Amino acid sequence: MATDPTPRGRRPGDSGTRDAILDAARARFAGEGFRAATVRAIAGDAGVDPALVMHYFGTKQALFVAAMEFPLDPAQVVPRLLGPGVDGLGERLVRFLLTVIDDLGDANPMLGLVRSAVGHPDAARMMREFLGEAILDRLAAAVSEHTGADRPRLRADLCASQVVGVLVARQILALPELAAADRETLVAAYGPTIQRYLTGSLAP
Amino acid sequence: MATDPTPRGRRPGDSGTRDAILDAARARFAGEGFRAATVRAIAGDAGVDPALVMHYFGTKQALFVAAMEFPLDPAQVVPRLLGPGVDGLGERLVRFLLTVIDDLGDANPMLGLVRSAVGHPDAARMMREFLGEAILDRLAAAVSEHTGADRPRLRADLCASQVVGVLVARQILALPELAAADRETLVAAYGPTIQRYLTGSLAP
DNA sequence: CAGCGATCTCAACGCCTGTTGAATACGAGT
DNA sequence: ACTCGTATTCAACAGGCGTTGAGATCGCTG
Repeated sequence: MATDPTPRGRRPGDSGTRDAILDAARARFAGEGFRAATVRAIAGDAGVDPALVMHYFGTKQALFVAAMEFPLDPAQVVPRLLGPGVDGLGERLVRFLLTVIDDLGDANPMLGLVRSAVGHPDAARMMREFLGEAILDRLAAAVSEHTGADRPRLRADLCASQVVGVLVARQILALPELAAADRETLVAAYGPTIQRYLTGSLAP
Repeated sequence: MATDPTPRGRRPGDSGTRDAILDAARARFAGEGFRAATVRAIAGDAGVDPALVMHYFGTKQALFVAAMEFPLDPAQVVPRLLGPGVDGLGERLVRFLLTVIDDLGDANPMLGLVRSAVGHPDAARMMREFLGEAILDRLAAAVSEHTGADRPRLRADLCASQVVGVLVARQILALPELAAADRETLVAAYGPTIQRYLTGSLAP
């Protein structure tokens, strides 16, 4: 009747352990950021020894990079949002973002990146480069081609600042009326802001 | 010729040690957030033994609270911004914020709070409560009194989301064109956004 | 000048961290 | 059936953390 200490070797069958670790890592990084999320906690969530995490990913850093891989390809998303033209682009972008936030829930890589970037320079650089090359430059180029607006990259940066602000104020700080507002209310509030940043006049 | 190990007891004269510790703490918390900023590093910056920090403040938490005390009284700032009336309020608010950011530099409690709120629920609650009671409720009440606009607190939350976004995107992520833009460019870009959030129409 | 309280350092504690190396168990290929 | 690579755990490491208690030195008050 001895409670057997979990046996040492391999498990029978196809255990999706690697994916379990990745899921747990995504959730922990998104919920606590790089520093506060411990390898031990992630391993615990995945029902696994910490050493197994290192066996699969080598270091905590590498696990972070693997877990934060973005589930959507910006090279497809940006053109799709711009498909119907530049009219209503702001609202489409905001609605898309809010939908993605709701769908991803706990394991949102955007949250993981923001939470980690703050207080971890490497993650900040990682996020700045990903945001910049994959999204903002693309968005800037596309919009400037459609409208010939001036300072396209500044416009994209302005959008990013509002998007990051929504993420932090709503998902992390949980400002009450912002967290409670339903999606279309926020689309109506933020849509015109983004639209103006992208295509409106920035002079006083 | 023995290099004397720093003597143990009290130093002669009026050593502003307590303030040195507070300054170092502000800078470290603002630069790295609560978790990553260590008591040992703060003590090192202040040229002091870590135990002295505990002697003055008891715990790291208490040191954080003491260091993040806001150097400006919102009860004075909000009325001053609203003094000239509600016209141009957005631009005044943005200009004021950017000036404060520049003035505070390294030791900005706002940065410390944001960096800590992310990844430390206690700090998030602290910031939500301070922001809410001291600033947003006040701002909401004042604007709604001037204009009778609907949903005043949601409007204030929208402003907060853009302000936090500027802080994160510009000061932490350092998005290139945003970090490089001069103050009046940003006033022209963000001013109308804040103005609309506060006094404009939020319906589509 | 005696004593007291404030200021300051030292050395150590217990804990948690990422990471490592060895040991074991299984599945697949020959 | 043997072997090899992969999956998995265990036990331990070195280092960093916040915090503690004891001791040393100074300034102020009587």
